[in-house]
Amino acid sequence: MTTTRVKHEWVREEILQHMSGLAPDAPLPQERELAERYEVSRSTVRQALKGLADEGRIYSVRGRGTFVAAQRISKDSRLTSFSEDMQARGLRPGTRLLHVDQGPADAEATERLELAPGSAVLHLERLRLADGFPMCFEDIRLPAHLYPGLLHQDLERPLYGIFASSYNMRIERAEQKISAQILQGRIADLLNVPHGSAALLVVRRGFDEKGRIAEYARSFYRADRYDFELTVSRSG
Amino acid sequence: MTTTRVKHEWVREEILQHMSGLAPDAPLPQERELAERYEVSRSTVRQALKGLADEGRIYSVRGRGTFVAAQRISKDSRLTSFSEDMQARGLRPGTRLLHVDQGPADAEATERLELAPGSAVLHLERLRLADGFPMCFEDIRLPAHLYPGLLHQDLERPLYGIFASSYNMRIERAEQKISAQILQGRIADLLNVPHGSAALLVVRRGFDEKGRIAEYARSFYRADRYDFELTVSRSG
DNA sequence: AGGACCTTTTGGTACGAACCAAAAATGCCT
DNA sequence: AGGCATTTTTGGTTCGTACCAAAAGGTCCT
Repeated sequence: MTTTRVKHEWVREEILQHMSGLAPDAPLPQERELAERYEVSRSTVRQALKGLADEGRIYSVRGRGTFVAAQRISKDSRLTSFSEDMQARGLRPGTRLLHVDQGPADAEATERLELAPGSAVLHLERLRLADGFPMCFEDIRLPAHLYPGLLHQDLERPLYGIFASSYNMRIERAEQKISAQILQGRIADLLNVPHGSAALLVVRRGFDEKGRIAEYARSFYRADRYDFELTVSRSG
Repeated sequence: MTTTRVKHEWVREEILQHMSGLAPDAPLPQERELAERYEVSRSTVRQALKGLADEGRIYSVRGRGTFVAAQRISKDSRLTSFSEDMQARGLRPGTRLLHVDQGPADAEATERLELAPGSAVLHLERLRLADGFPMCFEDIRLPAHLYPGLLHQDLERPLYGIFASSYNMRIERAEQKISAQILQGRIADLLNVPHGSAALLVVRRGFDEKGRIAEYARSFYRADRYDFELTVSRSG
């Protein structure tokens, strides 16, 4: 049993490994057999399968069995960082820090971050690169009290990594609003596209495990280089 | 015990009711007490709590307890039709049928619908309206063999309704690719926007419960009137 | 053949017991 | 009072059993 400390995680990985050699809709061994094979109880197997089903990697039909899901495209809509997203697309992520400061919240930040008027807000602007070329312009607002001393960190490193390691802050959930925009002026120049080009604008509010607002970000993606893929289902 | 057939769903609803009078971060009774109160096993309570935690309505800390999360939007990304979508936004949906024909699949349809070259494909173009004004231009390709006689139906009615009632076809899952585009020419005119305006382009492949490709559609939404909202989470 | 009925397979629900691990509360010693 | 060790509380993991419910397959009668 490798490095994982809990059995259901280990079983999960064993099943994933087993699945890698299987075609979509191929049946997995039945639960009672998996339990015997891995020498765990059926409950533990079911715990592992539940997790995989939640992620859309397998599906179960009562009376028939459990099958590997078609997995057509990028899983279902899971929260991913820019870095993870680019790596999944086979691109090397990069960051250029453009601007950073701290000041009192303006009207928009007050509303989006649900802070008291005048609360300290951190403001970052970053250009995100894919294989060295501009992909996305980010405008980020953070409640300063959650990230004391953030300005002295290396802000060209992945933000979510800094959040986790220095502030024990993990963004668990996000509301995203996706719209289309015409790029003009500074942002068009930064992204190195002609004025009047199209961009995907993703406005995101991130929440930690307690439901606190941990981030408000607007990201302008070059429409010629980026699209947003997700699979949706009717029931869940 | 009300109408729900399984206990953990009933317990879930009891807990939700109990939570409705609680402030964010207020502690729930401990698991063993809930089990006693509702006269179920602790496992059943945990199953109910797991579901609520997955949805971000509560969070648990080992050694401390379980607490109600600050709840925001519960709208997860469900598969919705244009009509449902508009109704959710308080707009009256409408349809203008622009074009319909049937012919052999071109290269793109062959690939996206995964058909044999030359298979019969239905082609629809529709303008979707919100409160009578253009919102979206749809270009739809369907495998003709799944919808015999579709051309004789009233194609200004909701398509998913026709699919369900006449062909027993329910689209259960869809892959969507969202990107941004500049509108020019005919589509700009149809949507009644200046050439060079931005649009959200949603390319969707719909699958039925057996995983068959049931639809391939490209929808151009006016960027000034439409955006795409979803909440994503990290684990489940 | 074809349909009604039973049996088997397989995932879903529920129980209760035992133990683990993190956090908090208690108590003791100085 | 302050600090350290111990106990208690509380969610997390694992086990094994029993039974339910949907699907599939087989059986038997007509």
